[in-house]
Amino acid sequence: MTNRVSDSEKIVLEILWQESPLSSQDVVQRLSAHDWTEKTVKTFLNRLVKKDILAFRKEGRRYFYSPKVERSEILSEESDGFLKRVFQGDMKALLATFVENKQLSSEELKYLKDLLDEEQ
Amino acid sequence: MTNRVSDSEKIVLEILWQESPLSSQDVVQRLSAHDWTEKTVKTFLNRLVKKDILAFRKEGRRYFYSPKVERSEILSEESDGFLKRVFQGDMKALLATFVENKQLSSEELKYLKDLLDEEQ
DNA sequence: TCATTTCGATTACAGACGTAATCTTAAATA
DNA sequence: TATTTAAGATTACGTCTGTAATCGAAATGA
Repeated sequence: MTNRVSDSEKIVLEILWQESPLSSQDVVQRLSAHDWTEKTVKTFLNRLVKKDILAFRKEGRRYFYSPKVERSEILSEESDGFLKRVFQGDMKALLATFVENKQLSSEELKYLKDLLDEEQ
Repeated sequence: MTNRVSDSEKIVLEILWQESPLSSQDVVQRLSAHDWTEKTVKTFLNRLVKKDILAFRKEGRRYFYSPKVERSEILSEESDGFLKRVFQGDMKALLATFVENKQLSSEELKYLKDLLDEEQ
């Protein structure tokens, strides 16, 4: 039921899913590609803490942040929301749109077929 | 490039994709399940016109609205955005999440397999 | 013709979000 | 110890969204 994560926040979270705990500095540094100022990144860290998505441990005056939720959990939630919002829960329509639109590579096709076979 | 459509606006649009042109009254009536006031629905119609997603034809003082964009176009755009935003464009990850998480019915599985076969 | 109804247009307003700048205070340094 | 720095906290502010209420004009009814 937790409050959800915005797009920008998710980009920050992504960093911490890759590696944590990290100081805000670390996160800022790993996000240097996005041209956000340090202030902006810190705002997102702060909001994620408020939303109870990140935990932190103090060390001196620095905070070291770690995710409190699994990446897969967020992805599932988002996927579910997307399916409902955009496709009214019509899974076949969603899959068709992705498959038809995205020109899957043959590798992706094979991967997906295997996945489906496993699903029995 | 067109300006994007919010979730609520999409619900309204959905009605007009099913049938158009429709007067605002018609739309309101078809949305009676959502407990929006007439005012709210009209706000969405108005915003959709401003965003150049809906066209209208005047008849007396009534407007009759029609979509200016195809449903499939919006769905593709949204799907594409979702893939990029949430899965960083990783199609395999996206499909895996949907397939693993959503417990596809055997019908859906078959549908998807056929779809994949067509993709050659 | 004058009042009332009923359109669409305009305005409202709070919360989320993107994007920071400023404030406070504790730590580091001179 | 006094000063400077730097971390997080707080505040800012415009846009978008959800959710309407009000306004102005045109149509309709009395």
